[in-house]
Amino acid sequence: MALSPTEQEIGLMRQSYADQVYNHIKAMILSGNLRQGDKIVEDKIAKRFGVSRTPIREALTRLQLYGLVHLQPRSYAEVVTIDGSQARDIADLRFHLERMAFGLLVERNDAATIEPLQRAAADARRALDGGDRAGYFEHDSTFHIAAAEGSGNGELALLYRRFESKVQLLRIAQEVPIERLEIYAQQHFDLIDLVAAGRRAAVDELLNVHIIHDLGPRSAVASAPGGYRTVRDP
Amino acid sequence: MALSPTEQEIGLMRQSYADQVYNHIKAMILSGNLRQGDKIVEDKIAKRFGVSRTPIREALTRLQLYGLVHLQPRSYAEVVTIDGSQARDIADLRFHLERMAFGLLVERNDAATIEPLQRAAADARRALDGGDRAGYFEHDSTFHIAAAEGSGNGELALLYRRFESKVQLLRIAQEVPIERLEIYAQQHFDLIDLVAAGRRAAVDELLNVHIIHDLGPRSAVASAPGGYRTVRDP
DNA sequence: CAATGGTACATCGCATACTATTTTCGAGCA
DNA sequence: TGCTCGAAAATAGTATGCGATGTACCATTG
Repeated sequence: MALSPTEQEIGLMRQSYADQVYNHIKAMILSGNLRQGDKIVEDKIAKRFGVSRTPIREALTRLQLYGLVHLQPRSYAEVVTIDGSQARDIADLRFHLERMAFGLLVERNDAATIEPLQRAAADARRALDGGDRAGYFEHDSTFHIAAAEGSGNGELALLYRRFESKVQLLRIAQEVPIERLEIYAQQHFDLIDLVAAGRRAAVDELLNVHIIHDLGPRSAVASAPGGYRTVRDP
Repeated sequence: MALSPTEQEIGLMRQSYADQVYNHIKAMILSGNLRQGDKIVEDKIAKRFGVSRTPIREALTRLQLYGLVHLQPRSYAEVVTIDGSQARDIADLRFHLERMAFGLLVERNDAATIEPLQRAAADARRALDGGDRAGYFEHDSTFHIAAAEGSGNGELALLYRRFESKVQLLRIAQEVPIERLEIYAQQHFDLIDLVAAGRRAAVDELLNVHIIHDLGPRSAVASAPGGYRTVRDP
């Protein structure tokens, strides 16, 4: 893995090889560099990174538990493939997790807590304007993770972080058209506004739209009076 | 790890050592055989099981990702400790996951789907009557996992399965008095009845009581008219 | 030509050994 | 007595090798 001399010299906490490999493979999957169903062979990766198979195996074990690769015992590993049914399940589950997170955000009603959301939403907006699709996805992730973190429930944040990698995988597989991303980017700001306004029912409704979108809703939230309809009119 | 001769002879798919060790350590933690904060040393376990450290490390990696042990890099591992704040977070998160699961169960309204719940509830009841506390916990787990499985959302089932081990850990740490377990056991049947009756709001309310109980509610469900009050009166 | 069987190859599971880091603990010192 | 320092022990991280198991492909047969 060829540590840079500086890294070795200053002896700064270097990540373990397993960590580095884990991050690298994860990035390859989530950037589309490794596609769904692609074969992953320990030995190949080990040689590619210049390390032994041991840290590779650990990284793959973790990737499996995060739902990004499928380990076939005694055989090789593959990047997981997500079919339509799973896609709906993931979206549905994600909706419920985020509803919990945003519900807690509304309860807290703390400006400092939603500040990271604002930054992420703005970053996403900028990335999209610059035509940086990958950048948009990254900030989109950051936005929703920030919501989970800001909920004040550490376990939710933990769970969501793990789950989120699968959501990212789904995102790149879906090849959402750019016009829809524009809508998403705007909805992030709308969500923030609704949270700040304490309009919980409206937040739920918008979340449903934002997450389930065109996958065919399963857990539609009943439209409440005063729900989400137009933006920025508290 | 001393496979029994039969296992070797018939050559039936034996679990990997890592699997066996994983299951064993998990059982030790969830049975209270290993307590919160207990030190876990790879070499010790390896010798105890008569295998090398390699499969042990894999098992520990998995246990970490399931939230049961804390791996300190370069140092030793510990069984995780859950403080009061985390306990509330876990209960709160669990409530939301189960609300989703039971909501889907109500929607499906399928007798065959809730049959496993019924069995688990009955088993739990029996275990409790026999004074088998550990047995009760196991069937309690089975009940709630069956709900997640029966929801029809595979991703929810997956996520819940993982999360559930932490719930179990919490349960044994809490040392809930037996009288309360009696109440829980009854509530399982009540939940089934309410699901069968399609009384979604009442299910939510009972779930809140069942899960959050005396941890100090954070996400109380607003009492709806016709909510959960008395049992078995649809 | 399809199905079956077998053989070579690919790949993983685990053991062993070595290295790097952290922890422990006691000796010396203020 | 309490503290600092340092050496020894404890422990995890990684490399390497071998055996076991799965996979792919080709020959043989019906």
